[in-house]
Amino acid sequence: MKDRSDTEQAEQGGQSIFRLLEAAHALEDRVESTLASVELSGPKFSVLTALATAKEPMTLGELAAKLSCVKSNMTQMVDRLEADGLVQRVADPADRRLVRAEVTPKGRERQAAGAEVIAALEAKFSEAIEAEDSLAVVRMLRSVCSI
Amino acid sequence: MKDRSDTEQAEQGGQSIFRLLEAAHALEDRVESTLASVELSGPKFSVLTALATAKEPMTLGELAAKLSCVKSNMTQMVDRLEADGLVQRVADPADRRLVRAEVTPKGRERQAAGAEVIAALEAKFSEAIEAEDSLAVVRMLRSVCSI
DNA sequence: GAAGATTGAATCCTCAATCTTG
DNA sequence: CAAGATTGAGGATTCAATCTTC
Repeated sequence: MKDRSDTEQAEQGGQSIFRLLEAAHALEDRVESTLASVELSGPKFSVLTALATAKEPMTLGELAAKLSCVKSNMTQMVDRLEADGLVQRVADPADRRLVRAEVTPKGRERQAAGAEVIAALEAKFSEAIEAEDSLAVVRMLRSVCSI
Repeated sequence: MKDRSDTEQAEQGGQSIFRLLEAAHALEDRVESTLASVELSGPKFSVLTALATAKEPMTLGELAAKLSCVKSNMTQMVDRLEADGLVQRVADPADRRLVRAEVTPKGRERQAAGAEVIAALEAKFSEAIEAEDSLAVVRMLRSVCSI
């Protein structure tokens, strides 16, 4: 009948926003630990996936835009990926301001391994949640963006 | 009929996990910017709230446990809160290993201001989302924890 | 000057190692 | 030796300032 203690209710105010955020963090942790099994972090997997599915090496600015982060973040992210040997910076001959990131063969393998474990998690996830509940979440997402 | 482009579908795989995480991040950003109006960050507000609702100054270890993070995180968090003048470290006379954090009057005011703007956001949020959708999210949270 | 990338400093977080006190 | 806190190092992120190239 009561899953959360009375003290918890009193202290956190039972606010749905924070409950939601807490749930999301739990899911995120799950994704992180899943990817850790193939020596990847969530953000690194995202970058690798963007790069692996793009036909041409992408500009750091394009990557930042695609992943909704600031450019300086991508500079450092690519530094780390390059240190891992998963990505390589290539200069653009046409416009020397541009720096493109190219997936290395090792990076491509790593991304594929990540995609595999994530697909498995996704399958378990879809199985566990009710179909209608999934739709509810999509509706909520829209609400959040509009308030 | 299509909200997300075909390229997006292809590249991100339309995975519900990532859609969910994306939604959560949007909500989190909203919380952050709301708290920023009273010069607070999400994590700082959480610590201040824990401290303000506790009767006695809490140990850093207790705080870390309550907020589900590692102890070293709390050491640094309290460093920053102390620098802001919102919290003060107090020594425990009984056990000298313990360091307790005490909310200052300024910290208490700040927390109250944060609680106010968050309550307003919470109200808008509850209004915007369908009641059933909220329940769906809670069910999903349980699922996530069990997979 | 404006666009692209980088650097430096800050927050928030983790882990492993260390100090201090019990 | 246990327990509590801290320190040091690093990942991921932001912002403001800077450098290079157009």
